[in-house]
Amino acid sequence: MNSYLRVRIVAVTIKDVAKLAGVAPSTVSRVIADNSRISLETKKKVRKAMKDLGYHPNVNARNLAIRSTQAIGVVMPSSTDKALQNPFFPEILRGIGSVAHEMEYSLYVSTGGTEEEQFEEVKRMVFGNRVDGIILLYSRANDEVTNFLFEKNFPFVIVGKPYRDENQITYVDNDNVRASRELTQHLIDLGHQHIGFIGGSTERLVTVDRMQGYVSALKEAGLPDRDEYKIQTEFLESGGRKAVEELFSLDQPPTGLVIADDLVSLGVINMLEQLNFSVPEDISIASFNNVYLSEITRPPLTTVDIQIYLMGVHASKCLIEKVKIKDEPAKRIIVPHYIKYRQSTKKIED
Amino acid sequence: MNSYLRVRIVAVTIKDVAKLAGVAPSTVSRVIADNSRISLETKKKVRKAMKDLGYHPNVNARNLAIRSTQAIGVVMPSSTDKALQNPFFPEILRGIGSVAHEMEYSLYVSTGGTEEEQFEEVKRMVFGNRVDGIILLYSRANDEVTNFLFEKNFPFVIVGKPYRDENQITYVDNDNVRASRELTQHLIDLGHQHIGFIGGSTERLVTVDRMQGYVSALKEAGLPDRDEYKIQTEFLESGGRKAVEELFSLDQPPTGLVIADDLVSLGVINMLEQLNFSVPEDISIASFNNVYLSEITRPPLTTVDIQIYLMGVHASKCLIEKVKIKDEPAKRIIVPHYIKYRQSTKKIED
DNA sequence: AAAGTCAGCGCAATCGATTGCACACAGCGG
DNA sequence: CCGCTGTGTGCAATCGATTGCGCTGACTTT
Repeated sequence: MNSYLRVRIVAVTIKDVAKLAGVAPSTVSRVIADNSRISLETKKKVRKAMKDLGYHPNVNARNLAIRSTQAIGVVMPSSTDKALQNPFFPEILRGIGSVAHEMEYSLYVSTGGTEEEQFEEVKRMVFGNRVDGIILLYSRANDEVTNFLFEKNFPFVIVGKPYRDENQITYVDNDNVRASRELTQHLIDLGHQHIGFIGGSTERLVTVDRMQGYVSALKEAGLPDRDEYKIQTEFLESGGRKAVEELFSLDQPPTGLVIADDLVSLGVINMLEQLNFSVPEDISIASFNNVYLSEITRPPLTTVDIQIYLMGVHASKCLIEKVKIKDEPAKRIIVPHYIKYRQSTKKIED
Repeated sequence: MNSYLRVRIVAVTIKDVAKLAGVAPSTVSRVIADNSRISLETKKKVRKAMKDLGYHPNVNARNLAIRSTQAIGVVMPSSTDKALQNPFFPEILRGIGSVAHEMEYSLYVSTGGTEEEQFEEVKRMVFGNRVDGIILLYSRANDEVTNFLFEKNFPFVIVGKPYRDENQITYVDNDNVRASRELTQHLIDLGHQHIGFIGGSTERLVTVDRMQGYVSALKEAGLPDRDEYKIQTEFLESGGRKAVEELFSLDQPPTGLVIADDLVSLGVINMLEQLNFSVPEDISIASFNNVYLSEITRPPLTTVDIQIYLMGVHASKCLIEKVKIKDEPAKRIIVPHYIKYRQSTKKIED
């Protein structure tokens, strides 16, 4: 096939449609908007013309005129670490995308490199009028982007918990404290008395919540809250490995572990195996997210299903509402979680 | 903080800048474009005005005028299955995004639900003038989207191999045939004589290539190419499970397995364990992608590193080139792979 | 000194929509 | 038969940029 034969895209504008239909461009525009002032007859005529010409409105022109874009921005966390490889992201994107698509919005994503680049991208989105609103897929302390959006009063929603002005920022989150408490409680119910916690950086608010839930479950059960049982590590880079090794060379190593992310669990299980512990025989592990792989790994993980897809759906809906109604009050959506019991946890034998 | 105190975004336009700088809007525009016809002095004056006013060009207006958008569309595969949870996607997005960001392009992603919705989204992107070019993150046979883009002569690149007109479509791929041959060869070198293959649907071209490489390695080594050693399954849904069970109830079950995706390997390893086979003692497994988790799983996987990030980078670069130079000839970029030897493969003991 | 050159900038059309307002025409009551 | 109300459309300004072309004035050239 000769490439010269391929059709060049030639713009068919509202004027062409108008001409063919024998009306004014403004009428065509009103037909597109399904304005009630246009007679049904005219509408039909115009619609036929649009179809015949294969007309598609030019979004740029449209957006310029109405000073909006039908697009929402999605900001991923800074990709300096491996965190981005977490299936959490495609999954939540899918949720966001499904609603967006339904409402005829498009997705603008920023995969930001460093935090600065991220900030730049956000500014480009906002100032350049590229998006109507923004969804933040992370929540970290003292986040510049949050500050910026908040101060500019630009519509945005956070997936996770905002680090400030909780009441004035719309966000979608799980009840991580409770989820973590329940998960820890589950281990306690299984007879575990020595339970450790592995989470990411305390900069990330989700870590804080999950740690808090863990601690509160221990307290409720009258178990000691030992600092040496808590590890903070981002995805088990070398430091994390050492921390785990230390944890298990304590005089009383834990028999149960609450871990803030399924992916980290994988790594921990692997490490433990090398240290000659096996899961769940020697040690029980419970974590968070319930992504697809938690189900197919060995052993399948007991984990909190936080309904990632649903979080995306809500975030998307909230944002679009906020965009449409400028004064929509801030909302807090707590997506229910449930524990998926699998084989990584086990009754302790004594 | 009272929300009324927060600053409303008020557009500062090119005219405002012009007024402040005491020049015409056209001059400001030329300063933005760094046009050589404007004196350095004027440029400085204008730039100062821009800074003072906090000016950011309105992309919609700009795009309307120059009939372009500084955005590229990314189309994910249809999300009807779990495939989207593959870390492959965030990773390649990261690659694409890094170049895009550098070149000041934005990313428009479509997470398409069904294939139809996907197609719709693409049409919206193209006809609505939302993007300058499109990257397809999949390659399936008889793909409507590919046909559409090809016929419209709209700039696009495929990650993977196009199902048609290979010479006229720019694509970024690995040499999957060779990679698979090498991987299979590795198992053969380790003494394996009975090697199975597990891949996804043959609709996906990558499966076809990897299967072909596997077969050719067998032939080269003078080993039989047995149909009952080949399984096609999408991410181990129930059918896949049965297939694997059958595979291992053959009179001569394989001692080695080439698997088209690390994530599938995980599932297979888990299944095998339930069937009382252990990896790599009883059976060696080698697969593809080398995502982060292949390194932390147990056992760590011998896998082909296909350099996902790099593929994204190339795809992005190629597309942007193509967008800038309409007649850029089609290119084929083969990203080198290398085998990452880990513990899921092992010399056979006899 | 007249004419030509060119650097530096502005005018105004243009991109493809939206929308407030004006206008035409029909049907109606008085 | 005259004005009035309303319905259905069109005119033209507007959104915020880009860009071809033309104008001005300083500097060369002959």
